[in-house]
Amino acid sequence: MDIDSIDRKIIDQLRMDGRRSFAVIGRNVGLSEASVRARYRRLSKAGIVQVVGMADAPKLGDIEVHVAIRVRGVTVASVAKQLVAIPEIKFVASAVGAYDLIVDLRCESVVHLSGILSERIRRVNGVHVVETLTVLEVMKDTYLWAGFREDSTPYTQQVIRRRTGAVAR
Amino acid sequence: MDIDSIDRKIIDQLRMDGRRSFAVIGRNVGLSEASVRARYRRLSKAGIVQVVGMADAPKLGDIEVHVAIRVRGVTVASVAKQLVAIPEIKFVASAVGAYDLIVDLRCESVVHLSGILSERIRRVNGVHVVETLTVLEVMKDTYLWAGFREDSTPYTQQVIRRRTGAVAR
DNA sequence: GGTGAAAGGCCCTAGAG
DNA sequence: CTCTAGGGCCTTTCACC
Repeated sequence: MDIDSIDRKIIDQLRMDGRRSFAVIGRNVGLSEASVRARYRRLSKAGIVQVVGMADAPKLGDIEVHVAIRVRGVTVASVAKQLVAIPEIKFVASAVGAYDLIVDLRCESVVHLSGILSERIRRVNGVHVVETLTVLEVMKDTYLWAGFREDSTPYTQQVIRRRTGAVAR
Repeated sequence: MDIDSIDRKIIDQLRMDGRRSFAVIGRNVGLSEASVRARYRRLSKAGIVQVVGMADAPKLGDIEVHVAIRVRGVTVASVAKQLVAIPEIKFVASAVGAYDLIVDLRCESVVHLSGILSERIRRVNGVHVVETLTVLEVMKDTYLWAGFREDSTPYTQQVIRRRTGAVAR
């Protein structure tokens, strides 16, 4: 699937603010609202972007754990497939490095966490080493920064535009 | 800051679909649209939720790296403070486990990645051990699942409501 | 904290280039 | 893939509880 520079601009806008309207995004990237929506649908269906609400687990009283797993004897994909099915696991990716799989999970309590680790993850055939890091405090969790590309149209501009009714371009 | 069960329901709705309208969320949680918006603003300003577009790095041709860092000689907070300032780093959290800090970063190329690792992260005073995992393929990255709470009003219901014009409740 | 009303903007589909 | 047009829904702000 091809992703052009306009697609990337749309993604950047959504990284900065997932609720920004397609009309505003269209103005910022120089496309009509309908086209932005069509592109978003395409990107969304392809699994390239998704707009989600992200919650700070510790602030909510939840427990977030980042797990690194080393696989032995079976394929990484077969282990991943079983982990994906566990609802508390929100992120699964294969990796190169000291471990083969990166898994993030979120749950209600240490009891719940313990159960998932010992009764679900460690029991998956092929899971050899499990390294667990429990999140204490999130210092930064942001997609606000658009990458190496410039944010030529900051959010404030959107607000000004609305207040004054002025229309650029 | 207090977070009640309605706040959690609102967060759950946004986890499932970050672009869901406040009007629909209000219907689903049994509150007026204005109230949902007010609660969202409060949660958002407190840094408890943020709605963002998430992009699949490998599919975009970007490189995503998950890093675990062990700190020695200085406080974890002082190291975190310096890492937070690096724009390519999108996630920083303190942790308990074999490492003290969890850092996720995203960049354009291996050259770019290498520069950040060797010239920025490793040069931070107190950074002792750096364990790097490069994401190959994302198998799951979802906040679709609302947690241990039930999703009593699936997205399809929203669609049906719109198509038929019927209004529940 | 919560609601409801009015004005304006946005969302979404359809149809055509 | 892009745009325009339109009806309906949503957002925003306000005054008020």
